[in-house]
Amino acid sequence: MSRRARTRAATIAEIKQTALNLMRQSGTIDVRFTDIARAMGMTAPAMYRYYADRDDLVNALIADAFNDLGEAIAAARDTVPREDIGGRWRAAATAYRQWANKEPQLFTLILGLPMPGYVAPAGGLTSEASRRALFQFVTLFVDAQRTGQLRPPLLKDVDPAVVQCVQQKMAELSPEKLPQEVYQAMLHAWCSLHGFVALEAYGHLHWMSQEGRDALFDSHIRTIAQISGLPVANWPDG
Amino acid sequence: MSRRARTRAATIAEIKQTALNLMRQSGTIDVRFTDIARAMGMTAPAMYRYYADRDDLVNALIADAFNDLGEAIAAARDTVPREDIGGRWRAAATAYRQWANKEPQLFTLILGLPMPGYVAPAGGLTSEASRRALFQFVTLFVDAQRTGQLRPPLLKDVDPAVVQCVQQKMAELSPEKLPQEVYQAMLHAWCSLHGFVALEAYGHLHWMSQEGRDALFDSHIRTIAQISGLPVANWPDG
DNA sequence: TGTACATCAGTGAACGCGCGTTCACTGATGTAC
DNA sequence: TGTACATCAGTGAACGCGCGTTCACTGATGTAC
Repeated sequence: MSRRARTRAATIAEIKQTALNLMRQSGTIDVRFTDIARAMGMTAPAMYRYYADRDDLVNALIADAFNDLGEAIAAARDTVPREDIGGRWRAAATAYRQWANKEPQLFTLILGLPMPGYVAPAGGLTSEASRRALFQFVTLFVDAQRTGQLRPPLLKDVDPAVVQCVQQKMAELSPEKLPQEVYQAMLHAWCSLHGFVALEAYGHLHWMSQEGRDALFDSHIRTIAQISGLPVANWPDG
Repeated sequence: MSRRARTRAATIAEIKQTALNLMRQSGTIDVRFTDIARAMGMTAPAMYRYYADRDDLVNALIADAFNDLGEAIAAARDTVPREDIGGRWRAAATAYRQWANKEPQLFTLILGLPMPGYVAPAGGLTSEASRRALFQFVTLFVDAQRTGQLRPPLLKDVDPAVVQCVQQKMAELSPEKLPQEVYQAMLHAWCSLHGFVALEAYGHLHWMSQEGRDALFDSHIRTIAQISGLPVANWPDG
């Protein structure tokens, strides 16, 4: 990697980092070339050496956010031994929650109302990143299945349409096969988790104390584990 | 009500309606005085006869949105007879879902990342409206309790901090008392429901077919009812 | 019922501002021979 | 190693645009007597 390429990569990193900082401190999802440039001690036109467009930068931020979230989940999950599926679920869910609380703007950027100008780039970069991020949870269920720790989920009405959709999506990532109900249970789990996390990250649960929210989260993910068939045996009592 | 007051009220209604239409067709949460005025065949300064500020209008829209959502939930719920608690839950949850799908911008306005400039007005108008909206679900549980249809929820770890927070919030709206676990179960129910609804409204479940999403929703709210102690007996099999 | 006055809705011009983006340019960094 | 050229980062000036908001005003609608 040439020297020029290195400084160029560093500048790109700095631009993105500056953009994130501005988002955080403004509390918005908007990001202005002129503000970024000013914060970096540069002029706005210089941005065009690195991004074709303002949208181009936003797309890059979105792709990065998905990668970051995915890595955060995977890293947290993998600090818990492979046998302790319940602990891995807990760790992954907590990472999801913490990431959203730390980066509510990014969270809304990738999992909120999509920006009007935004279209997933042709190469599928973003959708690829998003899949890797969210299907970190899937490997949990696959592991549980593999180690024989997956109980049948508490579902009475498994719908073939749902199963087929998820199965197809999953096939693109892993050849693993799971029992029918599990495909649906994973979606219930993600939706339920996401609801708590989104509401909290946007401050809509802040009429509760921090302790209350922590306890609620603990109970929430425990309940989710129960109904979706994940083991909750060696769970620390909160 | 004088003639002037009537036309004034009509204009205010038209402004808000126009603002909503612009949001819908732009897909954004932004709303510009100049666009509203243009769409109404007026000039921008005329807006200042009705709203002190652009923020003033946004606040009005937020308050209206909460009222609208609350009314939609209550109306749907009350089309089902009082005895059929499970059916009432289903109707209310479906109303929540449909409202979000029809008005994703409004949904994000009231339950997404709060706008930076926004502060709940001093009179507490918005928070009052938001309470009325979301606590439409609470009355479900109160009714279930009153008619003896409320089973104990599937919760093993009820946290006093959570219970106290919710109990206090509820006391402001109704003097009714519920079993400890129920307070917590209501939050689980809302969070889980919200997760599905938000993800779908923002298009993040659109890799599934409409039928798949419908089936998943049905199963989702049924599962929620099960774990939170609401009866699911006479439930139409989806 | 008519008249004099007050209130209100809406206009048009203007101000100040900041944005995205283009363009011709300078100076530094890399490359070929 | 040095020289000639190409590439690239960044600047400063400028364009066009649209926004929120203010202000003095006109004309219509309501009110008091």
